[in-house]
Amino acid sequence: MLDLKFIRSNPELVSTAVKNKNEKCDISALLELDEKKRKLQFDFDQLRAEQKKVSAEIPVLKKAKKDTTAIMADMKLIADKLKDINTELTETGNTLDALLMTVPNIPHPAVPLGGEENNKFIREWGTKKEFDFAPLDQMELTERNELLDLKRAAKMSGSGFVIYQGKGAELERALINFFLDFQVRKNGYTELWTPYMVNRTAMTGTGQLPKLEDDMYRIEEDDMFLIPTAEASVTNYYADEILAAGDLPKLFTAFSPCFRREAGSYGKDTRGLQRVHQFNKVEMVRFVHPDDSEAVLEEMVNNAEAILQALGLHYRVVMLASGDLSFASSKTYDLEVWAPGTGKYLEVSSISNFVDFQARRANIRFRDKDDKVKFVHTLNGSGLATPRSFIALIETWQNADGTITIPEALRPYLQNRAIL
RNA sequence: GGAGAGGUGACUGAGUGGUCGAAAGUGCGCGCCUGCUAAGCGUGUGUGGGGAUUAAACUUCACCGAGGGUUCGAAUCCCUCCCUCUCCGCCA
Repeated sequence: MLDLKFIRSNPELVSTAVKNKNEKCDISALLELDEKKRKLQFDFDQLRAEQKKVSAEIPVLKKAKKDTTAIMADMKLIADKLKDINTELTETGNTLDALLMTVPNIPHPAVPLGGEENNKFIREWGTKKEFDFAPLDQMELTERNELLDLKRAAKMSGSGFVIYQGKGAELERALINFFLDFQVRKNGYTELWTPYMVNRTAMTGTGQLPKLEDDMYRIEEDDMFLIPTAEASVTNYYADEILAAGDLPKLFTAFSPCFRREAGSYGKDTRGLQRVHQFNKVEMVRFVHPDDSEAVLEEMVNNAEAILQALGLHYRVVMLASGDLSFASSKTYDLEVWAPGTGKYLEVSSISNFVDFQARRANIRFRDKDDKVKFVHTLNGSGLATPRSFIALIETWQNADGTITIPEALRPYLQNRAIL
């Protein structure tokens, strides 16, 4: 969330940001509530101070054998009044908090305005692969090599679920292991295995809630959510903690399946592995000093790029426009990998700087060198998500006979085979 | 699921209705002493909100797992929930 004091002194700036992000929330209503709350708080404090003062005198008077019935009767009135004020104060505070939770993060000044069409091309690596035969797409390749069974997955779970089988399962497992090893051995992250279900507080901390409640799978009975990304469990690792000055930065990587209802996106790029309800992803998360987050974002993009390069996959880097940014992000780069059979660039990684937005919500702080307690900056990004990496890989490395060559980097994970 | 114990500051741990934001110890900061490290002595050391201020000093309120309640007054009593530990049961 944003700092209430910041909103107070920059209401126009915040309102503009809300609009640029295509979000809806009433900043002036929020500020009115804020003022109301402060007024109530002031009244409460005054009255409460008096109550405390008199209450402290009562035992003294009693000890001196003075009659306190009159004073106690007066105090009863004050106590009642305090209760009333407190009720209103609590209600106002709750409403204010709820409203504050719907205010999105402010896009970084470098972020282009507008929707997806205004995403900014940053750079690309490699070129679109040329074939001397007509390349097949993921559907044909997975079918020919019997890598997936979508029909049977649908039987038990519905559309949008996947069964990897045989060599497909091996490839999926190899990718996950390769990604994890890469993050740990080459990029310097510490590996975590975290819960795949988290509670409401955690989901609010990272900013999935309240906005994305309908996009997540919820376990009603326990009010838990299946994580749509490991970000939810990894970022909450330090929730409600104050880290020591020397603790930063912290770099974590975690594998997790990701569960997304994808409500409202039916029929949109849903072929095969393109958009599924459950997929595998290796996530990178960093907790850093506020001074470092801008540079670290670039580093993390490089971390993810290095993996695509190792797999010999052509990709481009784009910076998301304000309207395409997620609720909590201030700046996001997407990595889009080229899938030659499908003929499209597919998003395989989204890397974001949340600055202090998540840290405020999840209450993640550190003690700076000046001894002041401050919010850390959090960043995260996929490194990488498997389904589209899988598509790009098999489409890029396919052979004329329909087989798939395994890129060098991945061979140690597949018994050093050259062909899948 | 059943029975019991417990959740206090960075940590250990006291505190069962009144001046407790909270003893003591550890750790950490600063100073002194001691001419290595150590030990010793002194002193300081929570977070957040409001008010005031150029700023600090200042002042006030909240916070002892969370939320309610009783009371003039709650870390302390009552209720609900959450979490941890031990034992039993059940399932894998």
